[in-house]
Amino acid sequence: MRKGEKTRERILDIAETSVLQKGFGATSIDELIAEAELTKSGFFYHFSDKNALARALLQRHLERDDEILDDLFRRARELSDDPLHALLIGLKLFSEMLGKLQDGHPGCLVATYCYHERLFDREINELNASGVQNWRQRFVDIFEKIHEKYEPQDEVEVEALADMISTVVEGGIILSKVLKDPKVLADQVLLMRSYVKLLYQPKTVN
Amino acid sequence: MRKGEKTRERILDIAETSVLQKGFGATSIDELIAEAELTKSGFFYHFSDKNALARALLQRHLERDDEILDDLFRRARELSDDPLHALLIGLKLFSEMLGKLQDGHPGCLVATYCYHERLFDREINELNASGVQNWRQRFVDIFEKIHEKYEPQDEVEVEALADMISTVVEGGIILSKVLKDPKVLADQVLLMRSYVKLLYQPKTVN
DNA sequence: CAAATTTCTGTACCTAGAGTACGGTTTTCA
DNA sequence: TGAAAACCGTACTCTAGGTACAGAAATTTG
Repeated sequence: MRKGEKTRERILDIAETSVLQKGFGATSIDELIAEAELTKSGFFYHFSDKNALARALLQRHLERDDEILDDLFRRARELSDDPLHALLIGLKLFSEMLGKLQDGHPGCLVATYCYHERLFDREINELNASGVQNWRQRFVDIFEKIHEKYEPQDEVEVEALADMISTVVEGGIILSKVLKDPKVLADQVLLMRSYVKLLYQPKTVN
Repeated sequence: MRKGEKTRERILDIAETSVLQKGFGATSIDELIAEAELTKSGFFYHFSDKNALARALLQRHLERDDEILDDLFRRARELSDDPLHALLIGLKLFSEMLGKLQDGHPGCLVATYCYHERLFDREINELNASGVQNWRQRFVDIFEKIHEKYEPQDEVEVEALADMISTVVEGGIILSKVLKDPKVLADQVLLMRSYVKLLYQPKTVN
């Protein structure tokens, strides 16, 4: 039972890299099993078909992503009781983490899958949407706590504000990947942070 | 010479839709020629191979995109001589345009191609990067003019600021597509606009 | 209108990869 | 040690990318 898990993870690792670099349609099973040193029968023992692989890939990706964000913003809350300051610290930590990635961010499966929607069944597309809604809820919770203490300098919906973090990360990953410059992504998160700062900063005398 | 162009455009139209919905690897030539009512020989008369199709697709996409942005911000400049106000108007127009798209934004080839990099030759990847740098230059020009008249409320690099527009659009497209909600993209552009507003707003008494 | 050019069609063929089926073998673990 | 888990080998089907080439039909141009 344990060895099977190991092989399964190895396949998923190789598949994730390939999918992020070539797209799902161009990721061949033959190539995966060659790199995983496995036979085709071995592959189909773990995944009934390519769709099952896609589902497992996304599930694992969303779980890991959740863990990273949990950990990050938990650490941020430990550094400040104030919800606004905690978010600002969290975004700073996030930016630093992204900037430190050698070879840049490998990419996000949610983004790839959204550009493959006609390839997957409804279940996978719904899983993908639930991932985005999960991000939204996470940040809505944070912004609602901030709104209890601070008044925004502009009319904004909390949901749009929450989505902006996901937006900036997804968009930043794309720009960083295309330009082959990890700094772009880190800078974009800092700009998002700058917006949050200005938005909740009390008006001051010039 | 004119009929060939028409067929070529028809192929590109069908291919673009397919690539944005299923990815490049899963877009089959057989399917394209079936929908375009053409034979395989006819396809290869226009494109030497799939890579040539990819290149033509991206070229056309970038040209069209450029025209749309040229037109949009030209109209915005006609409505205000002030560079800041012109940008704010342009972003408003942009948001409205994106919100009006029935069925939502079809997607951006730059984003898709970035998640297919290993599939394409260097030329295509460089073309993709030049597209992003083109956007950067466009908005850097705008922000530099703004900086001549206004002082930002936070330390920001013009390049990062310029990139933020592309970032928000690319990220917004993804969230909108995944959630099947065109409003998300329009709202994200408005939030970007809100940031620009706050960033250059002179400090006022509370 | 006729010639030249462009724009395709038809056929035949090669190769790789997705996926199925299934019997057998080895490895792992309780 | 024995059952279950984790594979291997083989053989086959089908779809798709891509090549090659001969020629037909449509279109444009002189």
